[in-house]
Parts: sequence; structure tokens; C-alpha cells
Amino acid sequence: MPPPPPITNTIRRLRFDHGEMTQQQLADRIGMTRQTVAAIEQNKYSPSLEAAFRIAEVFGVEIGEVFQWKAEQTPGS
Amino acid sequence: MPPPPPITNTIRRLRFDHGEMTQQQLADRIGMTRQTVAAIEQNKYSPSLEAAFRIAEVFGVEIGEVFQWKAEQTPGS
DNA sequence: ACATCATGTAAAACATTATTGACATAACGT
DNA sequence: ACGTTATGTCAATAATGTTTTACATGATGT
Repeated sequence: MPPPPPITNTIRRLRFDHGEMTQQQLADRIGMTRQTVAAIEQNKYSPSLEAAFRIAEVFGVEIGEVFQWKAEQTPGS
Repeated sequence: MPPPPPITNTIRRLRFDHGEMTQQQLADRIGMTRQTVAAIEQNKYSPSLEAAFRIAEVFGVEIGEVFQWKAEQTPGS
């Protein structure tokens, strides 16, 4: 199992804020499978940039409102 | 050769707006190779979401200011 | 109890993105 | 002329993202 990417997302909340849109409905609108949506939503891996643009468009928000990037943790003293 | 993705970018301009930063310098700052930066800059393919976040951070802008997404062209009438 | 729907999950195949190493050219300074 | 730097490009390989098929669970409705 690969380590989870340093990116989190709010897809789950956005889906329910938009009429309890199902994963299947979101998948249909962005041209992906339900499994891919589920994996992204659970942060198993981060999507391609194109997929991220499509998801943001469905919810009418910026990419930054869907995905949050944890900046590099400098290997600390 | 795969078709170019429906995403354009302004990396070249951003580099030169930031002290004529070289592809190599940008690559170093985002932890990628020079060749990958060149390929993205020339729109050979679009980067991962994480790479996009890193590039935007280097230039201090939103992802949308680095990458522009051409919405789906509906197969026209 | 049964059917249906939304979701979680897993393995294999496939597609795309990224790296490495190599060679090329143009621009610049000496 | 020569060396250096920035960039373009290519082929092979590795790493990651996506699809497909399949089976599982909990919730809902009849």
C-alpha cells in the first residue's frame, strides 16, 4: 500500500452540500468510475490535474477548495 | 504521441517574471527533473495534482493562474 | 425475507506521468 | 575556437493513476 499523498480533499462534504450527490453521479459527470471517485475521496491517491479541474467545476469552486496541499515538511531539527 | 491535454499553462511566463528562473532551478525547487518541467511547460502532458500545487507555490499564485483548463468541447452541431 | 442502492475494497490489466541517460542546438563569455 | 549554460528531444524504464470485474456490508423500502 503506497503512502497516502500529502493532499487532502473535501469531496465528501461537497457532495452532500450539493443535494447528496452520490459517488456514481459525480463519477458520471467527470467521466470517471465510481471506484476512482471513492479512492480519491478516501485519499488513497491524488487525481490527475485534469480530474481535479473537472471535480472543481462540478461543484463550482476553485481547485483549492476541493483539494488542500500539505506543504513539504522540512525534515526538522 | 498522445494528444496534448486540454490544459494550458503559463509556466514559461511565470519563470521569466520571477528573475528568469531556469527550468533546472524550478525543477530543483519542486523536486522534479528538468526534462519533466520542460515537458509540462510545452504541454506534452499535464502534471500530477501534487506537482501542480508545488509549481503554484513556487510562484506564489493559485493553481488556476498556472494552469488553465479548456472545458469539454461538446461534439458540436 | 427480499430487492435495491450507496459505499468499501481488492487484484489485474491498462493508461498516463515521471525519471534517467544520452545527444543535439543556440547563446554567451573568454 | 573553446567551454559553459539553457533548452529541446528521444528511447527505455519506473512509478502512479484509472478501469474493469467482482464480492462485501449497511441502510432503505416492500
